[in-house]
Parts: sequence; C-alpha cells; structure tokens
Amino acid sequence: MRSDNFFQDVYDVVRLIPRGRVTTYGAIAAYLGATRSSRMVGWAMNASHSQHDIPAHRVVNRQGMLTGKMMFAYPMQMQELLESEGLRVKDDRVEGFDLFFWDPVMELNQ
DNA sequence: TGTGTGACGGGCG
DNA sequence: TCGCCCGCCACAC
Repeated sequence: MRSDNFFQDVYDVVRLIPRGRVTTYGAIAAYLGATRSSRMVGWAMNASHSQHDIPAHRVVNRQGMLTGKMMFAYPMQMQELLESEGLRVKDDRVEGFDLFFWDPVMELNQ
C-alpha cells in the first residue's frame, strides 16, 4: 500500500502496529524501501502531531529508547501510554524491547 | 533558490 | 565497546 507520499506511508505502517508492541524508525524505513532514511521516519513522526490517530508512542529507536518523548504533550505521556498497554519502561527504555519488537518487514509484506 | 536541521542507523577506526 | 562521521531527504526560513 505504498503511496506517493513518504509521510503517509510512514503513518500507514505506524497505524498497523499492534497494541502493546513497538517498532523502530529503521524498521519502518526498511519496510518502505528506504533503509538509510530512518531520519525521515523520525521527521515524519515529528509532523504527526496534528494527527491524533497515530500511535507514535509505539515507535522508538533501535535500542528501545523513548527518544521522542519530548515531542508529546508532556514528556511522561509517551511512557504512560506504553505502560497503559502493558509495557514497562525504565530509564526511558522499553524493558524486554526485543520481545515486543514488531518488525513490519516480517509481519507485513507477506 | 540555497542552506540548515532532525523522534536515526550503520560503518569504521 | 565507544565515539565520530556520513548518508538521506522533506521541510522551514
């Protein structure tokens, strides 16, 4: 479901992330065929402010860190949203990140 | 029209 | 293992 809009593609993928699961900027970029454009995924998320149907809190960096929490209404919101889905966050990092990692390249595209 | 910048990631020394 | 550098590209000024 690739569109001609990179941002829209990013949003489409993010919306598919299951509740209680997380993915990374790089994974999304790779799924969109732009492995080296992970920065653009972050940029797209930054622009997702206006959209309220984007679970941006489920997107973290490859270390499972909540690097984008400062962009939320208030910093702790990102952690609170993740915890409300059953995840645990410690020192701005998702505990057991590997276990909850949702890879669009593996889960979709089949 | 040109330039700087950014919720990143991978490669290299 | 750690730090630095570079690619990448849409967008704001």
